[in-house]
Amino acid sequence: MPVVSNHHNKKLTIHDIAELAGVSAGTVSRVLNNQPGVSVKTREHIQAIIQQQGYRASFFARSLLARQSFAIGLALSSTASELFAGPIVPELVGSIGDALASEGYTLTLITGSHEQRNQRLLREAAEGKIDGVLLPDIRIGDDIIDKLLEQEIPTVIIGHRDERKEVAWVDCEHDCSAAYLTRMLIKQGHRRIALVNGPEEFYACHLRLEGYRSALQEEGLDYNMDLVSVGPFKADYGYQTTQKLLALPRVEQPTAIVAGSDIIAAGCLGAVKAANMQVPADLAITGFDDNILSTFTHPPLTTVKMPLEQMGKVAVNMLISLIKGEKLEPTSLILPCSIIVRTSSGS
Amino acid sequence: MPVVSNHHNKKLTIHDIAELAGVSAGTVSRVLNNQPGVSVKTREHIQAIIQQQGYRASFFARSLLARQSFAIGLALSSTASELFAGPIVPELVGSIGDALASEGYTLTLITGSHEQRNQRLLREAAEGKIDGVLLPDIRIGDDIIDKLLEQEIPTVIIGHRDERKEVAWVDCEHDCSAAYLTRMLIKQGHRRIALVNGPEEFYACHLRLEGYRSALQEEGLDYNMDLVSVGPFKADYGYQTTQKLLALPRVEQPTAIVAGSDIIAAGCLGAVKAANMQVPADLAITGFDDNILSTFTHPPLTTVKMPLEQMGKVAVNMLISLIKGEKLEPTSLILPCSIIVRTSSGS
DNA sequence: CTGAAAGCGCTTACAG
DNA sequence: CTGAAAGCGCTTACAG
Repeated sequence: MPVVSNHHNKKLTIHDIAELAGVSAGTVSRVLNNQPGVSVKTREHIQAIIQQQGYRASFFARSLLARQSFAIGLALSSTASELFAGPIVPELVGSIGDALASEGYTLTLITGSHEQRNQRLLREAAEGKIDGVLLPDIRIGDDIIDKLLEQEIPTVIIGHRDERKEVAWVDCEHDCSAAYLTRMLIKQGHRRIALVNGPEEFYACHLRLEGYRSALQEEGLDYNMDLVSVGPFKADYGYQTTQKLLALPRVEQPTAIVAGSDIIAAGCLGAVKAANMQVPADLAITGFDDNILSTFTHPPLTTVKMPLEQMGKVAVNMLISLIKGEKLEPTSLILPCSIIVRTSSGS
Repeated sequence: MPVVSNHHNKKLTIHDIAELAGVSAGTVSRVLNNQPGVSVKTREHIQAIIQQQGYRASFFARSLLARQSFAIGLALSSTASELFAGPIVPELVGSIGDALASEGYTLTLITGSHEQRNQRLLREAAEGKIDGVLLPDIRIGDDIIDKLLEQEIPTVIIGHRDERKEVAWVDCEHDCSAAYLTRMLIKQGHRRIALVNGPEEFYACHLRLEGYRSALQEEGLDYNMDLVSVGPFKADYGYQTTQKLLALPRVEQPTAIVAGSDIIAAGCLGAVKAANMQVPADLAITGFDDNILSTFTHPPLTTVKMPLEQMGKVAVNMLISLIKGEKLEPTSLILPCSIIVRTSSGS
């Protein structure tokens, strides 16, 4: 017969409470879970003891029975901090954290290189450590989605789109926003507008290109490949690309630039200044992201603010529905961005 | 006799594997944990089946026995995203996530208002969901530290200091950095240097004030309270404070400003520009944080880069030692910052 | 080298 | 209304 003696240990168990209250563990459990079938007197007595002892039921023991972790994984490849330089990740994570907490879920951050991150994600899901996955950092061709789908792990993608009906995602109007900016510039009289776009591996950049093209077409302007470039979300790239554009023969030079991000736009700004030209008089520039720096550049950047907070909330709601086994309808959502007009775009 | 039939269910258990392999669960467990006492042949047979079935031991069942979660909580009050506007949180979280992952630990993000965050932290610890806590967001007088101490939950503070020997923390040289900047300005000939400091509730800001004062004293300059102010990490505050400073009688006006952050410094910059004065010719300015925006202001900001990545790593190592019950020696660490000299500070 | 059994800390039918 | 017992999916002495 094993000697049970928990009296001097720190971690209390339900049996310790039961013993202190002079009842069975089952009764304590019912009180713990606010279940009926316990007399008011017993309930209050047990509650007092729980309170006094500061007892909390072991999460793991509960999860073992519930077969749920009430945790969701947020995957971020370490290059994400670079990618999302600026307020994007903090804002998104904050919103997701709040939404999750209010539903009683916990946020597990899964970071690492692309490979590591995918491996960890799959493992944590297989071990039952996470009930679902949020993917705010997907690039075109990433096979993690297929693997997650295959294992039937509830997943919601943020800021990326997928053709398949069974893939849930929430994104914002990259295309409309880029089209809006382009159209705005055209209406101001610009005829040669360059697009200094972000990396090809982001769907968002494709959409921005699409928006740019559709605005040109709408307004009867030709699409000129020489005015479109693709590169990283870095100031250097913006700087160098702008230098190249300014080296074109006068008649081919753009009079406006739609940049793929505020950081890129800040680089463009620097190149214009270095060429002793003025923004927006000689070259109008727009950014993307509403990065904190966009208010501090000279001139301040006209830019696009994505509805990050809302995207986070919506993604969480979708994911929790999925986890609960509810049918998602619709399986995807596109939210509007805000255009923030400052002086860099001229008037 | 209960009918055990897991054949058509998704989640495999160790018993399913045992049955498939024609062995007992104990033997499968030994293989799973790379324990000796299993013949090579049996081991390989079982491994093949585990592989083929894609079986993973339930994390919760294991944790229940191990009495460890292998997760640590990172507490962030939602105002943190505001506070750490810029690269601080992402960089710190990235570094912490990587360090943790390489030790086999998982990162749980605990967000919410100050109250909520503290409550959640204590609860998750009491439930055994987290083995330790990382606090990168502590203000002076926060009682969460005492509560964590009381519950004997392993804790490491980042970017804040505590007098008590039993509290573990890692911070950087806020004082030395502020002193360095102040001294540098004095050596350039400045005699009236203002300190536009951050909020009082941050220990870091106290330290920066101390550094500023000690540099003045060292160089034989008087400390003038009228040149020192305290306020939020916001551009507006920098702007307005600078306006006030510029409204002082000519002989009392500062010729240099040490700002509490890059955002504040950017505001100062704006006010100087609005007064039709030049930086650094009329007023030299320094920032703090090496925020991305510091390269894009005009002129670019001289600033201080904190060793965030290293701080994150060190904090993780300390915490894991604490969790393992090792004696921490020393219990605190102060790492050096880098001074990044750009043009805003003059020469 | 292998298996049967007890136990981790809970919850939940099932009796009474 | 309450308790005894079985079970969640593992691990770990203890036998053999």
